[in-house]
This record gives sequence, C-alpha cells and structure tokens, in this order.
Amino acid sequence: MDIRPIHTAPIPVYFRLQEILTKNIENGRWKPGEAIPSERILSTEHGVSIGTVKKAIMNLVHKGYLYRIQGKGTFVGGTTLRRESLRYYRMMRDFDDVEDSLRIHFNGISLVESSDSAATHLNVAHHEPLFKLRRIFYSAERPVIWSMSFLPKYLFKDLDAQPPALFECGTLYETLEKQYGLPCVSNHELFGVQSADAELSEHLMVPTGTPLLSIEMVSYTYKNTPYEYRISYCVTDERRVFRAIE
Amino acid sequence: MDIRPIHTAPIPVYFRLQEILTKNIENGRWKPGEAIPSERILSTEHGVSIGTVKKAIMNLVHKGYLYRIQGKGTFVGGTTLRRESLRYYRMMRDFDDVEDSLRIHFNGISLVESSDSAATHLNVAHHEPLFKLRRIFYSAERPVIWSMSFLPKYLFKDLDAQPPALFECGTLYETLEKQYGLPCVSNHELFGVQSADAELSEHLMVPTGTPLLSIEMVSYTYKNTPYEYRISYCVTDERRVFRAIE
DNA sequence: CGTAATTTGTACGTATGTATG
DNA sequence: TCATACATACGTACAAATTAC
Repeated sequence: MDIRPIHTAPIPVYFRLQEILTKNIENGRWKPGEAIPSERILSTEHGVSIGTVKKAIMNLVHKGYLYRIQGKGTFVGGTTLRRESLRYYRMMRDFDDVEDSLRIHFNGISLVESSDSAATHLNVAHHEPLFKLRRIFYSAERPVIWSMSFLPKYLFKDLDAQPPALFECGTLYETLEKQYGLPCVSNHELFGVQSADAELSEHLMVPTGTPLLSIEMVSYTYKNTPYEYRISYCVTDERRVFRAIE
Repeated sequence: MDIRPIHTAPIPVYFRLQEILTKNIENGRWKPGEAIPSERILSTEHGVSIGTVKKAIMNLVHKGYLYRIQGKGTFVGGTTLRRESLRYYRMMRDFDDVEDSLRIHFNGISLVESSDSAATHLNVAHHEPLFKLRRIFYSAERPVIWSMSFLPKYLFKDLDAQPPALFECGTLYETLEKQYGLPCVSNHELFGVQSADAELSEHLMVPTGTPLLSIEMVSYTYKNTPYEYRISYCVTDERRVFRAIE
C-alpha cells in the first residue's frame, strides 16, 4: 500500500514561467500592445532553456494573452485577438449576406447605485457606484439596437468625463482596452424575447408591444473579473443577430 | 531592386506533415476516437525528427483535431472536444442558474426535396434529397424548443432507418459523429424573433401569436462542408438560451 | 505484484533561416 | 550592413503514464 499522503504532482518549469508571465499581464505591468522581454532575456533571467521559454510563451499565445511577430518581438494581446465575434454586434439578413455596418449613437452616461441584479452580475457590493452607459445602434438611419451598459466605477475612473465621441467609434471593448488597459477575455449571453415598452418603442421607432430580441450579457476581463453588464434589445424584422462558433 | 518574381515562401516540414495528418482525418481514414500512429513511427516513416512530429501534432491538438493521453497515444478528436457549447441547447433563468437538462422528443424523420433555402445553406443542388428531422425539447414536462433539421441524404445514408431512440439521447452531433464519423467543426447562428403560428402554438403549448426566440443554424463538418441546417423556436418566458464565448 | 515495453511529456542543447529596424 | 528577435529543425536524455506479461 502506498503510504505517501497524496501524489505530489511536479509542476513543470514552463508552467511556472507561464504563471509569472500571466501575472505580469494581469497585474497591468505589461499592457496590451506592449512588448515583453525577448526569449533570450527571459531564458537567462529565469535560468531556463530557450525551448522552455518558447513553450511557455506559445501556450499564452494560444490562450490569446500574447502574440508574436518574427524579427520584432512578443506583445501583449488585446480583445480583438481573442475572438473576432467580440468585436461587434453582427447583424445580417441571411448567412450569405454581407454584415451590416452599424452607426453608434451615444445616449448619455451617468453615475448610479448598483441595483441588485447589476451588483450580482458585476460581483460588487450593493449600492456600489456604477456607470450607466446608454447607446443606440443604427443600421442605415434606422435604429435597430437599444443598449444599456453598467460598468463598475472602481475599474473605470472618470469614464463619464470622456468625450462622447469615444463611445461612438469602435467597440466599447476597444475603448476600454485603450483607455484602461483591460481587454475582454470572455463573455456570457442570455437570449430571450421582450415586448417593446413605451421607452423602447420610442427609441427604436416601432409600435409598443413589438417583440424584440433581448440579449443580456456579462463580459469578463483578466482573472475572471466581470467588468460590463449589458442589456440590449434588437429589432429583428429585417436583420438578425449573427453568432459564429469556430 | 529585387528582380525575383515573388518571394517564394518555404513551406515548413511540420506544416507539410500537419497537412498529411489532416487529410487522413478529413478523408475518414482515421475516425474520431481512433488512435493515429505513434510519434516514433511518424518520425521514421516521414524521415523527420521527433520534435517536428510533436509540433505538427500539437498544432492539430490546438485546432481540436487530435487529443493525446500520456502513455496511451494520440487520438482523433470529435465534436465535444472542439467546444462545450456545441453539445446542447443551454437554457437557464439567469447567469448563475444551473443549466436545465432537456428531454428530447423525436417527432419523425422523412425524406424531402430540398427547398431553395435549404439547398443554399447546405450547398447542394436544388431538389436534392434531404432528411427532415423534427424534434421537441422538454424542460420538466413542458415543451420549450421546437426544432426542424435538414440533413443531406448523400452524407447520411439510411438515417431514416435508424431507431428513433438514437435521436432522443445525446446531441444530434454525437449521434452523427458515432454513426457516420462526421464531427461538428463550426457553427453559424442567426437569432431573431417569430410569432407562434397554429402549428408552433400547438406543439409548444402557447397561445397563437406568442413571440418566440428563433434560431436559424448551419453546422459545418470537415472541409467547411455544411451538414445540418436547423430552424428552432424557443419559448423564453421562464428560461433563456445561453451562449458563452471563451 | 513487479517488470518491461511502449507512448507521451518535459527539458535541455545546437544550428541555421528569416524578418525587422 | 549589422545586431536583434523569432521560426524552424535537428538531436538527446529522462520522467511519467499505460498496458501487457
């Protein structure tokens, strides 16, 4: 019988290095877009072989944490690297249709106390201050998506002091990554149906009671920290919302 | 000035080996779950080093084409390996809710001529024979999803001769992979809203006109071949459809 | 139950090619 | 032109898991 308490798994050298690199990224010491030390430097600094450094780095490349350019270096990856589908609402008539390009209309940002549901989903205390960001997405002069985002104030200081144009070009992910160094790592969504109330019907220019596609979403950044809770309502009479799993 | 016509990119050895392995998988020579030759055998057979074989194999592991077990061997991967979210409709009340386990009711399979839209999405000729599979998914004795799938006959011979129980346990992906060796590699979806007509209202036990979540889907197997076109309608008053992007 | 053979996993080292600035 | 950095390819040795004997 084996007396040893429990089999002690030896932790590989490349894995330890991987954790060190991950920490430097998640702590914000190395920000998205910046270069990390070269293979040779990491190799001598940590006293491991080049091959081991390569293995640790390539694992993080596959996780979307890093990307490499031959002759230039190794860089910290951001949102767009991780998954193309995160970059935007994708609306189309059919599978072979071209993707609609949406125009974003900024509809105000304000500081609010977190509601029960927002607090739960963003993993913050009740009544903790949150930013509430409202936007409307237009497809060729027609409003098609109404969206309301909640973002913790402690992560995004002075978000309400940013110029409104910042919320109208590019995705919110890109903006937050550029301004605060936090990329989107993963993303949960719940799809349902909701009838348009008076406010939605006004903003989306549809009759009250029109059935809308509702998307509730929580986005996570490093360390599985939720950093955006969003509720969207979409008009899907002409175009529908596209998702791809590759 | 450089006179050479265009820079001829040298194709790496590991990449060529990768293509050979990929062909053996996609042609069905090595089926999901089966073992492929060992590193040593591939190394001597193709006259390359073990390290090069390892690199080719690991690339296919990351692509979801293969998986490895230390001491046992390297095996061809299937649907479940690729993406957990492909395994099922996932319905829940909220993000922190437990996932509902759905019971599948088989509602008949028949041979039909492809309609225009089915033919387009499945990339087959007009009037080509397709199987039409109808199922209803129950959440605790209550019907919540009505679904209709179209599958090309040329890929799934005698699918209508299979015992109905085959369509009621496990996912359709798993069944098709087990019976025909074709796993699901990728997946496109369009989300919209649809009012229940007489047929839907009867099957889903909701009043006519109830707004339903509609999901139109095309699934692809090896070589980007579409192999299932599915239309689903979901009742989302209590539970909604969950999707995760990792 | 241990032993041996097989197979993958880890870690090291070296040499050379290719891209960047 | 040159130094730097990543990419490819080879090789070796040993560890760890599995299976059959």
